[in-house]
Formats: sequence, C-alpha cells, structure tokens
Amino acid sequence: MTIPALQTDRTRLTPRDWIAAGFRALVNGGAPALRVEPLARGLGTSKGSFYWHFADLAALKVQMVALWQRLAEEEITTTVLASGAEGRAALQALIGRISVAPPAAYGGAGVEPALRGWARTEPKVAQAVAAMDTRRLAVLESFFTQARHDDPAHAARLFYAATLGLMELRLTTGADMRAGLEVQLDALLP
Amino acid sequence: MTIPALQTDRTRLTPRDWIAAGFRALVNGGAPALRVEPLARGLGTSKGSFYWHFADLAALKVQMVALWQRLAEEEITTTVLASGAEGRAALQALIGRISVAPPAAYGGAGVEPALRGWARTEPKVAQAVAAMDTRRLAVLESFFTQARHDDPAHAARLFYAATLGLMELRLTTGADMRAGLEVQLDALLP
DNA sequence: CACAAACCATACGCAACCGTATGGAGCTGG
DNA sequence: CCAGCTCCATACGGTTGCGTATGGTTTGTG
Repeated sequence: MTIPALQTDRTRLTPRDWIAAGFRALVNGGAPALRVEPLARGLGTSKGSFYWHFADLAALKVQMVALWQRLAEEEITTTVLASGAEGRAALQALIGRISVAPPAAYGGAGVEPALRGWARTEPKVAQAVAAMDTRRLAVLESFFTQARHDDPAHAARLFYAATLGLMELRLTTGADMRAGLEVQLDALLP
Repeated sequence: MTIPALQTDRTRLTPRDWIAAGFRALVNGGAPALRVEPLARGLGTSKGSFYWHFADLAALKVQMVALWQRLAEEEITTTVLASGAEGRAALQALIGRISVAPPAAYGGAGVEPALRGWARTEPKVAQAVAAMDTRRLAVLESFFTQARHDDPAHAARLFYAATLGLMELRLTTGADMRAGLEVQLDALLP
C-alpha cells in the first residue's frame, strides 16, 4: 500500500515576492520587522527559500531600496518630464501621480513614510532618501521657475514639505492627498 | 515645564538620564536601537542599573512617550494659548516655538520625525501620535478661524503638513524651519 | 562608626534570529 | 525514466538581547 504523496501544489516564490513581502512588513512593523524568519513565516515558507534567492538579509534590503529608487525616478521621468508639460501644468500632472498610492501588495500608501522611518536606522537608506529629496526638489524648482514664481527654491521646498506631511497625515488622520496638494498649489501660485 | 539638566556626575544615574539616552538612541538608530544592553553600554554602565530604575523595557518606552506628550502639549498651552495671542499672531508665536529644536541631549531636531517612525513599529506610540495630530490640528484650525480664513480646516491641515515635512527636510537637506513656515503662513493668509 | 537604603555589576537561563550545511521534493530535457 | 537543475525544509552553532537573581559598592543618616 502506498501513501499518496501530498500534493501541496505550492506556488514557488520569486525574489520579487520576497521584496513585496519586505515592503509590507516595513509598512506594518517598521524596520525591525525586516527579518528573515518572520518574513518566511508570513509567506508560509521557510528561510531555506530566502537564502536560495538572496545571499543574506542585506541583499534583500539593497534590492528593496533599488526598486523604490527605480519607481520614484520613473514617477518623475515617464509621467511628468516625458509628458512635455511645463510649469503649473507639470505640477498638476505630478499631483495626479503622487495621489495614487502604490499597490497594497507593496505596502500601499505607507511606503514613503515607512521608508523615511527606515532611513533613520540604516545609513544606506538615509543616503538614498536624501538623494531622492534633492532630485525631487530640483525638478519642482524648475517647474516653479517655469511658472515664474518669485522664489522657486522656497516654493519647491514648501510644496515638497507639504507633500511629505500629507503622506504622513494620510496615515494618521486620513487626509486627502490630491485636495491638499491642489490647495497648496493655489496658495503658492495664485 | 522645563527640561531639567542632566546629571553630569556620571557616577549615579536617574531615570531621566535613561529617558534622554532613549531619545538619543531613537533619533540616531531608530526604534531597533531602543534596547537595554546597548543603552547601558552607551551610558557606560550595566543593565543592572536600568532594571533598578525601570521594571522593563516597556516601562522606559511608556515614560518616553509620556514625556514627549507633556512637552508637546506644553508647546501649545504655555507658549501660545496662555500668551493670549489670537489668529495670525498666535500662528507667528507658534512658528517661533516650533523652530526651536529640543536639546541635543534629548535627540535634538530629529525627535519628532523619529517618533513618527517609531509609531510604525508600536501601536501605543501610533495612538499617541495620532492623538497629538488631532489636537494640534484643532488648535491650528481655531487660529485660522480667528484669522478669518475661508477654509480653516484645509489651511490647518496644510500648515501642519508643511511643518511635518519641513522637520523631515531639516534632517536630510537642512531646511530652515522658521523661514519655511513664515512663507507658508504668508501663502495661506495673504 | 554603624547600618540601612539606594544604586550598580555580574552571571544565569531563556528565546529569537542569522547564516550555513545538507538532504529531499519537483520539474525538465535527453 | 533518470539525471540534473531548481527550489525548499530542517537541523545546527553562534550571537545578541531580555529579565531575574544575587551580591557588592556607594551614599545618606542617626
């Protein structure tokens, strides 16, 4: 008599699955939740799977930051710069893009604030965030310059600060990103 | 209430010394840095001292949050409400208070962002932060109402969001809080 | 000085996690 | 069908941290 083999029909995991799980953990539990064994439990697998796809935990973190950088950069180039919009129109387009939260499988609306919190625990992340900040500020400043604002640098800083703050408030008090940013833009470009 | 000076004696520690060390660790290393033995090493003592002053690590965290709540509340009441200022004048007074960073012994300018990052790892902290957000928003809204703003709720949200964002940017790109907030106020109350 | 209280050092058991080693399951081409 | 590659499970040693237990050292006080 043969015992029928358990057809677990398990779906095999890809590195991308682990990265997505990493972002979900980061958003829900913060940096301390980025551990191999808890992640494995959350995916219903063992860490043997993890160490097949990644050299170590640091490798996963690197890939997470790299993915965020790629998406954030894409948000700027393909959606705004490539559209050919300028000045106020470009800012409007950016508002539309920013108010769309990332997919829930990758942590949803909490990704950006969570990543900034993560930056406080790991210098590599802090460096990536700081670089993205300057990049975004430069782009915003060019838009405000095109819109003939008196002090584009100040306006860019304020607009960006409001964006970051609204992302925070979206989590705690459920603020509406789009409405908030449109009002901010009206205040800065009357 | 004013923050008392720390014991420079170094031979004996007070609970307040541990709380301050906790804030410094939180700012520098984030939530995962809030551990008993690393804190003890940083203070040049052993964890035997810690467990004399606190029941466990959770007790220290509770006291840290409590201290932050008291100082944040004080920032509102004694500096603004008690001054009798109203409307725009009250907002100006608040700007002056906010742009002053806490003492370096307690983590300096990074305390507020660090605490918001911490909130992502511990629900108790998240609750305290959310409560403070609503409290601050209510106060700000009353000021904008006194200043006869068209949409006080929106203005309060934006002003607060800009404040939070500028606190973030103060860390990465070294933004000037006071200048930024004054410009924001001018934009919202022309 | 005596002596208690306050404060700190050290050692211990326990638990969680990291990264490695190794074997097994499952698909795939020859 | 079987040989080899891909992918996962599990056991292991090492490290770090928690909280407790216990004894030592300093400080205040009569």
